[in-house]
Amino acid sequence: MGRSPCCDKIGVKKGPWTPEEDIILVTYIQQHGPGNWRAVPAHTGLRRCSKSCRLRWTNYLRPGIRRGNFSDKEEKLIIHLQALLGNRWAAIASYLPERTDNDIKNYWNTHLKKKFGKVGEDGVGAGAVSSDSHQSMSKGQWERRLQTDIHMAKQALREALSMETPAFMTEVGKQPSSSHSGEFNSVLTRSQTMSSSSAAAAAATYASSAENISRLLQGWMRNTETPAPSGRVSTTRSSSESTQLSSNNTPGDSACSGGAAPTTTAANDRVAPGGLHSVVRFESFSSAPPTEENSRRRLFQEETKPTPLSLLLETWLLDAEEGGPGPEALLGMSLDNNTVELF
DNA sequence: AAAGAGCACAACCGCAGACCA
DNA sequence: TTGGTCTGCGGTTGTGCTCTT
Repeated sequence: MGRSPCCDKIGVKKGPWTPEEDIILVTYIQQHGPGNWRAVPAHTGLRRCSKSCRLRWTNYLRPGIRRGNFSDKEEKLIIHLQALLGNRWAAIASYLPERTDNDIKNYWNTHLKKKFGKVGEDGVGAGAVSSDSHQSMSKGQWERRLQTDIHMAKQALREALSMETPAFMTEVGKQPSSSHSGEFNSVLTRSQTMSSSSAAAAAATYASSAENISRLLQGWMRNTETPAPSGRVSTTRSSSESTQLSSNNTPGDSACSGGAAPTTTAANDRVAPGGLHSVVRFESFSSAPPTEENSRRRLFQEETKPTPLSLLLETWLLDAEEGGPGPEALLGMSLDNNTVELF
Protein backbone atom coordinates (compact mmCIF):
# COMPACT_ATOMS: atom_id res chain seq x y z
CA MET A 1 0.00 0.00 0.00
CA GLY A 2 1.13 3.47 -0.64
CA ARG A 3 2.34 5.46 2.23
CA SER A 4 1.64 9.06 2.78
CA PRO A 5 4.54 11.09 4.01
CA CYS A 6 4.60 11.58 7.73
CA CYS A 7 4.31 15.25 7.06
CA ASP A 8 4.29 17.52 4.12
CA LYS A 9 7.76 18.60 3.33
CA ILE A 10 6.71 22.18 2.82
CA GLY A 11 7.48 24.40 5.73
CA VAL A 12 8.95 21.61 7.79
CA LYS A 13 12.08 22.64 9.53
CA LYS A 14 15.08 20.37 9.64
CA GLY A 15 18.33 20.36 11.43
CA PRO A 16 19.28 20.86 15.04
CA TRP A 17 16.57 21.65 17.51
CA THR A 18 16.59 25.00 19.17
CA PRO A 19 16.03 25.45 22.90
CA GLU A 20 12.76 27.15 22.10
CA GLU A 21 11.56 24.11 20.23
CA ASP A 22 12.70 21.87 23.03
CA ILE A 23 10.70 23.89 25.51
CA ILE A 24 7.63 23.76 23.37
CA LEU A 25 7.92 20.05 22.89
CA VAL A 26 8.66 19.30 26.53
CA THR A 27 5.81 21.50 27.64
CA TYR A 28 3.40 19.80 25.32
CA ILE A 29 4.48 16.32 26.36
CA GLN A 30 4.37 17.28 29.98
CA GLN A 31 0.78 18.30 29.50
CA HIS A 32 -0.42 15.60 27.16
CA GLY A 33 2.09 12.84 27.46
CA PRO A 34 4.04 11.34 24.60
CA GLY A 35 2.25 9.66 21.79
CA ASN A 36 0.00 10.92 19.05
CA TRP A 37 3.03 12.50 17.55
CA ARG A 38 1.12 13.47 14.50
CA ALA A 39 -0.77 15.98 16.58
CA VAL A 40 2.28 17.49 18.19
CA PRO A 41 3.31 19.83 15.39
CA ALA A 42 -0.26 20.90 14.84
CA HIS A 43 -0.96 21.60 18.49
CA THR A 44 2.35 23.17 19.34
CA GLY A 45 2.98 25.12 16.21
CA LEU A 46 6.31 23.44 15.86
CA ARG A 47 7.40 23.40 12.28
CA ARG A 48 8.74 19.94 12.70
CA CYS A 49 7.84 16.57 11.35
CA SER A 50 6.03 14.36 13.82
CA LYS A 51 8.80 11.85 13.52
CA SER A 52 11.31 14.48 14.31
CA CYS A 53 9.37 15.37 17.45
CA ARG A 54 9.23 11.77 18.54
CA LEU A 55 12.92 11.28 17.86
CA ARG A 56 13.83 14.41 19.71
CA TRP A 57 11.87 13.25 22.69
CA THR A 58 13.03 9.66 22.76
CA ASN A 59 16.65 10.35 22.04
CA TYR A 60 17.25 13.54 23.88
CA LEU A 61 14.50 15.08 25.99
CA ARG A 62 13.06 12.00 27.58
CA PRO A 63 13.81 11.71 31.29
CA GLY A 64 16.27 9.16 32.50
CA ILE A 65 18.60 9.27 29.57
CA ARG A 66 22.28 9.05 30.16
CA ARG A 67 24.59 10.19 27.45
CA GLY A 68 28.18 9.70 26.54
CA ASN A 69 30.93 7.90 28.41
CA PHE A 70 29.95 4.32 28.03
CA SER A 71 31.42 2.31 30.83
CA ASP A 72 33.44 -0.83 30.25
CA LYS A 73 30.53 -2.88 31.46
CA GLU A 74 28.16 -1.21 29.11
CA GLU A 75 30.59 -1.58 26.27
CA LYS A 76 31.09 -5.23 26.96
CA LEU A 77 27.39 -5.76 27.22
CA ILE A 78 26.83 -4.01 23.92
CA ILE A 79 29.49 -6.07 22.24
CA HIS A 80 28.03 -9.32 23.41
CA LEU A 81 24.47 -8.37 22.78
CA GLN A 82 25.38 -7.17 19.32
CA ALA A 83 27.03 -10.47 18.62
CA LEU A 84 23.98 -12.19 19.95
CA LEU A 85 21.20 -10.08 18.54
CA GLY A 86 22.78 -8.40 15.58
CA ASN A 87 22.01 -4.79 14.84
CA ARG A 88 18.78 -4.83 16.76
CA TRP A 89 19.59 -1.74 18.66
CA ALA A 90 16.22 -1.35 20.27
CA ALA A 91 16.52 -4.82 21.75
CA ILE A 92 20.04 -4.10 22.91
CA ALA A 93 18.93 -0.81 24.36
CA SER A 94 16.35 -2.59 26.45
CA TYR A 95 19.23 -4.00 28.47
CA LEU A 96 20.77 -0.61 28.91
CA PRO A 97 17.90 1.31 30.43
CA GLU A 98 19.63 4.63 30.44
CA ARG A 99 20.77 4.43 26.86
CA THR A 100 18.83 5.02 23.70
CA ASP A 101 19.04 2.76 20.74
CA ASN A 102 20.35 5.64 18.72
CA ASP A 103 23.08 6.25 21.24
CA ILE A 104 24.07 2.62 21.28
CA LYS A 105 23.98 2.48 17.53
CA ASN A 106 26.19 5.51 17.26
CA TYR A 107 28.55 4.14 19.85
CA TRP A 108 28.80 0.87 18.01
CA ASN A 109 29.35 2.50 14.67
CA THR A 110 31.96 4.90 15.92
CA HIS A 111 33.76 2.95 18.60
CA LEU A 112 33.11 -0.73 18.42
CA LYS A 113 32.45 -1.58 14.83
CA LYS A 114 36.06 -1.30 13.87
CA LYS A 115 37.08 -3.59 16.65
CA PHE A 116 34.26 -6.08 16.55
CA GLY A 117 32.40 -5.34 13.38
CA LYS A 118 33.44 -8.51 11.65
CA VAL A 119 31.42 -10.52 14.07
CA GLY A 120 28.21 -9.01 12.86
CA GLU A 121 29.25 -8.85 9.25
CA ASP A 122 29.97 -12.53 9.21
CA GLY A 123 26.41 -13.19 10.15
CA VAL A 124 27.37 -14.64 13.47
CA GLY A 125 24.74 -12.49 15.06
CA ALA A 126 22.57 -15.33 16.12
CA GLY A 127 19.49 -13.32 16.75
CA ALA A 128 19.40 -11.89 13.31
CA VAL A 129 19.69 -15.28 11.81
CA SER A 130 17.16 -16.91 14.00
CA SER A 131 14.56 -14.25 13.71
CA ASP A 132 14.76 -14.08 9.97
CA SER A 133 14.98 -17.69 9.17
CA HIS A 134 12.72 -19.36 11.62
CA GLN A 135 9.77 -19.08 9.34
CA SER A 136 11.35 -21.35 6.81
CA MET A 137 12.35 -23.89 9.38
CA SER A 138 10.33 -26.69 10.71
CA LYS A 139 9.28 -26.23 14.30
CA GLY A 140 11.81 -28.76 15.46
CA GLN A 141 14.57 -27.06 13.55
CA TRP A 142 13.96 -23.64 14.82
CA GLU A 143 13.42 -24.84 18.35
CA ARG A 144 16.84 -26.35 18.23
CA ARG A 145 18.08 -23.13 16.78
CA LEU A 146 16.40 -21.31 19.58
CA GLN A 147 18.01 -23.56 22.10
CA THR A 148 21.33 -22.72 20.54
CA ASP A 149 20.51 -19.05 20.61
CA ILE A 150 19.55 -19.19 24.24
CA HIS A 151 22.69 -21.04 25.01
CA MET A 152 24.67 -18.39 23.21
CA ALA A 153 22.78 -15.74 25.06
CA LYS A 154 23.61 -17.34 28.34
CA GLN A 155 27.26 -17.51 27.51
CA ALA A 156 27.41 -14.01 26.16
CA LEU A 157 25.58 -12.45 29.03
CA ARG A 158 27.41 -14.46 31.61
CA GLU A 159 30.64 -13.32 30.07
CA ALA A 160 29.45 -9.76 29.90
CA LEU A 161 28.35 -9.81 33.49
CA SER A 162 31.29 -11.71 34.77
CA MET A 163 33.19 -8.50 35.30
CA GLU A 164 30.78 -6.88 37.60
CA THR A 165 27.08 -6.46 37.66
CA PRO A 166 26.09 -3.06 36.34
CA ALA A 167 24.48 -0.95 38.96
CA PHE A 168 21.27 -0.59 37.06
CA MET A 169 20.94 -4.34 36.81
CA THR A 170 21.18 -4.62 40.54
CA GLU A 171 18.72 -1.86 41.03
CA VAL A 172 16.27 -3.25 38.59
CA GLY A 173 16.72 -6.61 40.06
CA LYS A 174 15.55 -5.26 43.33
CA GLN A 175 12.48 -3.93 41.65
CA PRO A 176 10.73 -6.78 39.98
CA SER A 177 7.74 -4.67 39.23
CA SER A 178 9.81 -2.30 37.20
CA SER A 179 11.93 -4.76 35.39
CA HIS A 180 9.79 -4.85 32.30
CA SER A 181 8.22 -1.51 32.30
CA GLY A 182 10.89 0.64 30.82
CA GLU A 183 13.25 3.19 32.08
CA PHE A 184 10.83 5.99 32.65
CA ASN A 185 8.55 3.83 34.63
CA SER A 186 11.39 2.27 36.49
CA VAL A 187 12.85 5.62 37.28
CA LEU A 188 9.55 6.85 38.54
CA THR A 189 8.99 3.68 40.45
CA ARG A 190 12.40 3.78 41.93
CA SER A 191 12.16 7.38 42.90
CA GLN A 192 8.89 6.67 44.55
CA THR A 193 9.58 3.41 46.27
CA MET A 194 13.24 2.91 46.82
CA SER A 195 14.86 3.88 50.00
CA SER A 196 18.23 4.92 51.34
CA SER A 197 21.22 4.94 49.10
CA SER A 198 19.83 3.10 46.14
CA ALA A 199 16.87 5.37 46.08
CA ALA A 200 19.14 8.33 46.24
CA ALA A 201 21.14 7.02 43.33
CA ALA A 202 18.06 6.36 41.32
CA ALA A 203 16.67 9.72 42.18
CA ALA A 204 19.93 11.28 41.17
CA THR A 205 19.65 9.68 37.80
CA TYR A 206 16.17 10.92 37.37
CA ALA A 207 16.87 14.29 38.81
CA SER A 208 19.92 14.82 36.73
CA SER A 209 17.94 14.16 33.65
CA ALA A 210 15.32 16.63 34.66
CA GLU A 211 18.06 19.04 35.53
CA ASN A 212 19.40 18.75 32.05
CA ILE A 213 16.19 20.03 30.65
CA SER A 214 15.83 22.48 33.44
CA ARG A 215 19.25 23.89 32.83
CA LEU A 216 18.69 23.92 29.17
CA LEU A 217 15.51 25.81 29.68
CA GLN A 218 17.03 28.04 32.28
CA GLY A 219 19.89 28.85 30.03
CA TRP A 220 17.54 29.70 27.29
CA MET A 221 15.35 31.75 29.53
CA ARG A 222 18.28 33.71 30.77
CA ASN A 223 19.49 34.34 27.30
CA THR A 224 16.14 35.44 26.11
CA GLU A 225 15.83 37.74 29.06
CA THR A 226 19.10 39.35 28.14
CA PRO A 227 19.57 38.80 24.47
CA ALA A 228 23.13 38.52 23.42
CA PRO A 229 24.33 41.12 20.98
CA SER A 230 24.88 38.47 18.41
CA GLY A 231 21.25 37.58 18.51
CA ARG A 232 22.12 34.05 19.49
CA VAL A 233 18.57 33.06 20.24
CA SER A 234 17.35 32.67 16.79
CA THR A 235 15.71 29.97 14.85
CA THR A 236 19.10 29.12 13.51
CA ARG A 237 20.95 28.46 16.67
CA SER A 238 24.60 28.03 16.04
CA SER A 239 25.71 24.48 15.85
CA SER A 240 28.31 25.04 18.48
CA GLU A 241 25.61 26.03 20.86
CA SER A 242 23.63 23.07 19.81
CA THR A 243 26.55 20.87 20.46
CA GLN A 244 27.14 22.44 23.79
CA LEU A 245 23.59 21.89 24.82
CA SER A 246 23.62 18.43 23.49
CA SER A 247 26.85 17.50 25.13
CA ASN A 248 26.43 19.26 28.38
CA ASN A 249 25.97 15.97 30.03
CA THR A 250 28.57 14.15 28.09
CA PRO A 251 32.04 14.80 29.36
CA GLY A 252 32.90 13.19 32.62
CA ASP A 253 29.37 12.48 33.51
CA SER A 254 30.12 9.38 35.43
CA ALA A 255 29.11 11.14 38.54
CA CYS A 256 26.06 12.74 37.16
CA SER A 257 24.73 9.98 34.96
CA GLY A 258 22.68 12.14 32.80
CA GLY A 259 24.89 14.94 32.97
CA ALA A 260 25.43 18.15 34.71
CA ALA A 261 26.17 21.12 32.62
CA PRO A 262 29.48 22.46 33.64
CA THR A 263 29.04 25.49 31.49
CA THR A 264 25.81 26.37 33.15
CA THR A 265 26.97 26.33 36.69
CA ALA A 266 25.64 29.77 37.22
CA ALA A 267 22.29 28.65 36.04
CA ASN A 268 22.29 25.93 38.61
CA ASP A 269 21.91 28.49 41.30
CA ARG A 270 18.99 30.06 39.64
CA VAL A 271 15.54 29.27 40.76
CA ALA A 272 13.56 28.44 37.71
CA PRO A 273 10.49 30.50 37.12
CA GLY A 274 7.40 28.84 38.41
CA GLY A 275 6.01 27.81 35.11
CA LEU A 276 9.34 26.70 33.89
CA HIS A 277 9.91 24.70 36.96
CA SER A 278 6.74 22.81 36.39
CA VAL A 279 7.82 22.05 32.90
CA VAL A 280 10.60 19.85 34.07
CA ARG A 281 8.72 18.21 36.87
CA PHE A 282 7.97 15.00 35.13
CA GLU A 283 6.69 13.51 38.31
CA SER A 284 3.56 15.34 37.42
CA PHE A 285 2.86 12.61 34.93
CA SER A 286 1.94 10.39 37.76
CA SER A 287 -0.57 12.84 39.09
CA ALA A 288 -2.09 13.85 35.83
CA PRO A 289 -5.85 13.82 35.52
CA PRO A 290 -7.50 10.59 34.44
CA THR A 291 -8.06 11.91 30.97
CA GLU A 292 -4.37 11.56 30.36
CA GLU A 293 -4.26 8.03 31.56
CA ASN A 294 -3.99 6.66 28.08
CA SER A 295 -1.16 8.93 27.21
CA ARG A 296 0.74 8.00 30.28
CA ARG A 297 0.10 4.35 29.76
CA ARG A 298 1.42 4.72 26.27
CA LEU A 299 4.45 6.45 27.57
CA PHE A 300 5.28 3.58 29.83
CA GLN A 301 4.46 1.00 27.27
CA GLU A 302 6.54 2.47 24.54
CA GLU A 303 9.60 3.15 26.58
CA THR A 304 10.87 -0.38 26.46
CA LYS A 305 9.29 -3.34 24.91
CA PRO A 306 11.54 -6.30 25.46
CA THR A 307 10.90 -9.17 23.17
CA PRO A 308 9.78 -12.34 24.82
CA LEU A 309 13.26 -13.68 24.36
CA SER A 310 14.63 -10.66 26.08
CA LEU A 311 12.15 -11.17 28.84
CA LEU A 312 13.46 -14.64 29.32
CA LEU A 313 16.99 -13.43 29.33
CA GLU A 314 16.14 -10.61 31.63
CA THR A 315 14.39 -12.97 33.96
CA TRP A 316 17.41 -15.13 33.96
CA LEU A 317 19.66 -12.17 34.52
CA LEU A 318 17.67 -10.93 37.43
CA ASP A 319 17.36 -14.37 38.90
CA ALA A 320 21.07 -14.83 38.63
CA GLU A 321 21.68 -11.52 40.32
CA GLU A 322 19.51 -12.55 43.19
CA GLY A 323 21.08 -15.93 43.51
CA GLY A 324 18.15 -17.48 41.81
CA PRO A 325 17.93 -20.69 39.91
CA GLY A 326 20.80 -19.76 37.67
CA PRO A 327 21.23 -19.76 33.95
CA GLU A 328 20.45 -23.41 33.58
CA ALA A 329 16.89 -22.65 34.47
CA LEU A 330 16.54 -20.80 31.21
CA LEU A 331 17.35 -23.87 29.22
CA GLY A 332 15.06 -25.83 31.39
CA MET A 333 12.13 -23.68 30.41
CA SER A 334 9.59 -25.29 28.25
CA LEU A 335 9.85 -24.12 24.73
CA ASP A 336 6.22 -24.83 24.20
CA ASN A 337 5.18 -22.74 27.12
CA ASN A 338 7.54 -19.89 26.84
CA THR A 339 9.36 -19.58 23.63
CA VAL A 340 7.13 -20.68 20.83
CA GLU A 341 5.43 -17.36 21.13
CA LEU A 342 8.67 -15.55 20.83
CA PHE A 343 8.19 -14.42 17.29
C1' DA B 1 48.72 29.09 12.88
C1' DA B 2 46.32 26.96 9.15
C1' DA B 3 44.50 23.20 6.58
C1' DG B 4 42.97 18.70 6.06
C1' DA B 5 41.43 14.27 8.02
C1' DG B 6 39.02 11.76 11.06
C1' DC B 7 35.71 11.42 14.75
C1' DA B 8 31.38 11.92 17.25
C1' DC B 9 26.73 12.46 17.35
C1' DA B 10 22.23 14.53 16.35
C1' DA B 11 18.95 14.13 13.05
C1' DC B 12 16.80 12.45 8.82
C1' DC B 13 15.03 8.84 5.67
C1' DG B 14 12.47 5.06 4.36
C1' DC B 15 10.64 0.60 5.36
C1' DA B 16 7.76 -2.53 8.01
C1' DG B 17 4.35 -3.73 11.15
C1' DA B 18 0.55 -2.61 14.28
C1' DC B 19 -3.65 -0.53 14.76
C1' DC B 20 -8.13 1.13 13.52
C1' DA B 21 -12.30 2.39 10.97
C1' DT C 1 -10.97 -7.72 4.38
C1' DT C 2 -9.08 -3.54 2.96
C1' DG C 3 -6.92 0.68 3.06
C1' DG C 4 -5.23 4.59 5.69
C1' DT C 5 -2.62 6.21 9.61
C1' DC C 6 0.71 6.01 13.15
C1' DT C 7 4.75 4.41 15.31
C1' DG C 8 9.11 1.84 15.82
C1' DC C 9 13.31 0.66 13.98
C1' DG C 10 17.73 0.44 11.53
C1' DG C 11 20.57 2.62 8.12
C1' DT C 12 22.49 6.71 6.59
C1' DT C 13 23.78 11.49 6.31
C1' DG C 14 25.21 16.14 7.68
C1' DT C 15 27.84 19.00 10.45
C1' DG C 16 30.63 20.67 14.13
C1' DC C 17 34.62 19.45 16.85
C1' DT C 18 39.16 17.60 17.65
C1' DC C 19 43.40 15.89 16.26
C1' DT C 20 47.28 15.60 13.24
C1' DT C 21 50.48 17.33 10.02
